[in-house]
Amino acid sequence: MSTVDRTSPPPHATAGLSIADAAQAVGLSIDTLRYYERDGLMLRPVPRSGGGQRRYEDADLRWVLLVTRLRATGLPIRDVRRYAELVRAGEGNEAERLELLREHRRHVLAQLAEVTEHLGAIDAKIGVYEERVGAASSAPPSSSPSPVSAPVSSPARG
Amino acid sequence: MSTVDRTSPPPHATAGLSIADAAQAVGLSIDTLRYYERDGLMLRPVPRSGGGQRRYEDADLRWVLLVTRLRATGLPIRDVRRYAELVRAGEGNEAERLELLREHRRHVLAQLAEVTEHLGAIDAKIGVYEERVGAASSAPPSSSPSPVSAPVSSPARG
DNA sequence: GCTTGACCTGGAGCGTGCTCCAGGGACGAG
DNA sequence: CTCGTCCCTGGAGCACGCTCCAGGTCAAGC
Repeated sequence: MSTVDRTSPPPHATAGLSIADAAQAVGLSIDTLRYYERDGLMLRPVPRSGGGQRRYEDADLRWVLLVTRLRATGLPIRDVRRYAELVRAGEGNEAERLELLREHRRHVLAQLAEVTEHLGAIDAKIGVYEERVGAASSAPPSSSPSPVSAPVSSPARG
Repeated sequence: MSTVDRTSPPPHATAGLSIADAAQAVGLSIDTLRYYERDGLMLRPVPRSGGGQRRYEDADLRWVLLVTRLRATGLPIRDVRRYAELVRAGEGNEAERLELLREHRRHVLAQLAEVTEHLGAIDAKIGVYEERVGAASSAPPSSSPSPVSAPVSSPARG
């Protein structure tokens, strides 16, 4: 990020964001942005200034944002790379891209369901402690988003 | 696991499960069970046979199941250990245990919300591809559990 | 033109959570 | 008692996803 705090990019024809500004914009570290590029996660080499410094353009930023969504939902780096390769390869492999995304979607949904179920059990435990402790110290009596009441066999006095 | 496939444990007074049977029962690997014990995640040293082999009893198995729930929802090993320490310390620190669980619950809920939001965006992308490809190859038109429609700025033609 | 802060590359390092291995003892059916 | 398994310990190794570093270049305000 340039030292001078320019909240908005230069008013004239913008040549793209520096890596620091891009990092700020997408919520990743500078190192991570470089790492993604090195590791083949980008759609194209990020454009450079005359002197070789990165200048992220809108398309690059939008792509990085998609990558962060995929990563944030647990898609491994290698699969993101695979997806990037497909997109890079151009039209004709849409079915393959679709299948990759659908597969990921299945995983995410399964993960959400599993976590929600476990959370239900943990909530039950919280309920027990709330009753045992008199304190309503913070937070209202717990209840999960979808309380998926699982058989909560109380675990060994814990 | 004993070689002889005994689907149910010996009918007589059971002295606890071997580590292989315990692993099977809780869905973890043998190595992971040993690792958990070494790393201080257990409530007590797992009971041993005369010759020093582990014999998991009900209390141990129930505790391991709680640990798996905490791990499956993303609680780091170090925090599970902290929780185990509290329980081991005995009565009097229930408020602290409660706070630990509540804190974890907050994290899990935040995580669920974030993942769900990102999934909404990914779903939108899937929708685009489904339209672009003629194929309804598998799965009905996508839609998330809570479709939390986030502003889906389409990312750089991907 | 100088200075100062930002950026570059290649490569090493690290935290997390297991997973594997060698060398040796325990168990139980026959 | 003897096999064939299973289990033990201590410690090394590994996959993943960054994160940090050194040594050097670039950029822009004065």
